[in-house]
Amino acid sequence: MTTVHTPADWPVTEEEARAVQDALRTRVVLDEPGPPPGTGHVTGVDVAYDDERDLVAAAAVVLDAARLDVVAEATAVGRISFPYVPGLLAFREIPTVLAALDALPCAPGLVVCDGYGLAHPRRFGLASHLGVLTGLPTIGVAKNPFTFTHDEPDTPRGSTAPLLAGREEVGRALRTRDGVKPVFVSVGHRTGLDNACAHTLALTPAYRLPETTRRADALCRRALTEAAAG
DNA sequence: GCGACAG
DNA sequence: ATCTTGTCGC
Repeated sequence: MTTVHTPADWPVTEEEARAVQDALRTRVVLDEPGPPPGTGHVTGVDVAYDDERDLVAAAAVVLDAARLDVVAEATAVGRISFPYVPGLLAFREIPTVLAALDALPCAPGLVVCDGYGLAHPRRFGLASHLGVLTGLPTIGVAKNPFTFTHDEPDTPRGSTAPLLAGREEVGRALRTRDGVKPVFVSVGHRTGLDNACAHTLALTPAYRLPETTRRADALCRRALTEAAAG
């Protein structure tokens, strides 16, 4: 497990953070299909917080995309770098997530984030931000529709409905289990929406949330508990 | 102006 | 995100 320190030039105010998003958003690549599902590595990242102790723990878990078993994992802990502000989640999560990714012994392949990419007030959510900073293909799989609207997808797993910001499709509501609340998929960086949904389905053979997310969630919670204790 | 709002 | 046990159901 590695320890991180927030960069000296990290934004302090919401205005500064929004300015960073506006500067980096031009670097998002949307015209690549991304890696094909079921091949190579797929990596889940997630973060857990202890606001009382000013602690944050991140985990990165690399899965074999075909077998969905764990190939490698890494964690990082640090101090909280930004408060939670809707639309600015990346500034709270990214320093620690980057450290966890850096600590991996192998290439991550596609990175699956807990949250949004393109589906964002300025079209630059966590997954897009992480993609631009690392150059890696990324997607976002969120548990809630945020500020966006959507029709109910049909009952069977695999059904989708556009996730809309007004009339613009910024992602997709994707049902990963028959009759269960959908997840909300959006493109991060260097990956197409169809492919992002295909990956999400490949990662959900048994549960609503991707195996990547489930593994990373369990690991970062464990890391946070250990950091708070020792 | 007020409320809602990824994690 | 986080506070939190059991419980109903496939």
